[in-house]
Amino acid sequence: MTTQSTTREEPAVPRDTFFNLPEAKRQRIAEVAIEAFSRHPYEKVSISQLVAAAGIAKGSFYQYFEDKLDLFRWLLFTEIARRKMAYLKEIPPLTSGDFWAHFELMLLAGIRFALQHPRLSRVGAAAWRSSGDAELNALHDEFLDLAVRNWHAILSKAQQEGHLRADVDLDVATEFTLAVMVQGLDLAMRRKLGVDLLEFCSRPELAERFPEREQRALIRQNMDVLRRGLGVAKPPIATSQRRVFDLDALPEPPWAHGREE
Amino acid sequence: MTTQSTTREEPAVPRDTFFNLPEAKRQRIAEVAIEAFSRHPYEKVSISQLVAAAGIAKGSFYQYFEDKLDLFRWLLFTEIARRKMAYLKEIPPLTSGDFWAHFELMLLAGIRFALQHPRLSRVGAAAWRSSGDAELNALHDEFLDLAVRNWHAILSKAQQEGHLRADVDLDVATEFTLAVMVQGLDLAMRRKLGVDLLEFCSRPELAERFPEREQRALIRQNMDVLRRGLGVAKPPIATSQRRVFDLDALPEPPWAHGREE
DNA sequence: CAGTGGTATGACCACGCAGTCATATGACTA
DNA sequence: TAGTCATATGACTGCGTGGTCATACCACTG
Repeated sequence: MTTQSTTREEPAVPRDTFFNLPEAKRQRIAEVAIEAFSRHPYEKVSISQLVAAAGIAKGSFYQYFEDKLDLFRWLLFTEIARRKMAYLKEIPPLTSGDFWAHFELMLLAGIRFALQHPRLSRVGAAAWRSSGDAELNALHDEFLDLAVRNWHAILSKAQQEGHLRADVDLDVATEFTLAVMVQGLDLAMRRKLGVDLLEFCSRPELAERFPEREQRALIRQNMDVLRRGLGVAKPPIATSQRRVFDLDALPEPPWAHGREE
Repeated sequence: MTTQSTTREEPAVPRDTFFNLPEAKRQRIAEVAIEAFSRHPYEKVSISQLVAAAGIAKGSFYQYFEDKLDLFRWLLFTEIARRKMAYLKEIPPLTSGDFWAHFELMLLAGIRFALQHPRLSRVGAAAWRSSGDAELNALHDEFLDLAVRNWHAILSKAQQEGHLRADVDLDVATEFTLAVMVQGLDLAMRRKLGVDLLEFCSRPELAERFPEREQRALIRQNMDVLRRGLGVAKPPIATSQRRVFDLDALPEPPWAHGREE
């Protein structure tokens, strides 16, 4: 009830005691939490089970975090977002060339991240889907608005630079593409892997059923539709020219050895 | 535990005792359940509260239903799907004319249904989003597969009849359009109404913020993108010709007086 | 050595839950 | 009237939960 985290109120809400913890212990808690939230939906993760798995006392948990949402928010925005951003930042920014090819690249990297880090992705997925707990939903709203605003800005720039038809409404285009990225690819993963994400996360060997060649084909097909639907009508760029940057040049981040840390 | 519903095993799983109930009582239970499931996510709906609200004894509930999922499945597939189907069936089938205009019409009717029956829609939304309970997720999978198969069939026919580009993969097209219908419109509703669906359901007066004129514009814009992206390249049909059937001719189903029954 | 303050602990509490079951009800039959 | 049977009831059990708090611990200071 009583908030006594005096310093660092803004970005990460866990109490100072948590950040004073030895690195190993903090990491163990994070690991257990990621495992829990990737295996069960937010509502079903119980603090009692969590502290038991982490090997800390119930009371200690409440000395580190306000409550479950506090832990989850930290996990989501600090731990997971940080790692994914680090991953995606390896993609060089779009300077010249085809906006849509760059888009394609980002999506491919996103899929690659999801397949290499299914647990992180699963936890992150909770931020995309509205669900259950009212307070969690506030976090979801916050997250969604952020995603929409960011993507809107990117598309706005693309439109100004002539990559996007001038006669499409930017809001509509934003929602349209976001939907394809989030829901469309989810459905495709479902079709390719035959299971939903949660199931997939506990059986990462399934990833081999979705080789990168097929990922590329899938993305390409979706992008072609988007390009025709949203892009300006100009002669399609030859495939050889389209690949501005080869994804295979993207180095594995240090924390990603094999499949998941 | 023990399943003793001997007859009617297939479509509706509630026990015979439930169907032997006087119509009024059964309706009251359905009403209370719809209210509950529209206001709270599946996991948060407790049988204890439900029976209290319905004015029946806890034991009676278990004489009617196997468990919460049993009730929910009946609600979803029998009550809600039936009502929505009845609503959409008023749209004449596509005989001739533009496939995309017909698609547009269906979407518009879908939005109209959602705005007129927010509670039903909210309950139905639970079937679209995977969430929480493992058994509920099985139902979700079932529902999603059904939707995908149905829509795939529709698009397949459209492709054969030349409404769809021959070079788009039907699976991709299915996922693409479904994503736009489900997620894209959800994001748009969010933008238009400023709240998520759950919040919206408890404040139906918000519907006035989203007049039908804007609905039409929104659908039209999304359809234009789809048409360009997926449709065959032929000269756009004049707007006057496009409207094969006027949605305003769609009669209100008897159970829909004003906003919700 | 004693004292101090931040941290760790887990027994403990009150709660709401799903599901049970002995008993009550009441309509219908013989 | 007595008997039968489908249905109605709600007190009850057992459980896991979120959260608390008195106590224990321990590194450090004086």
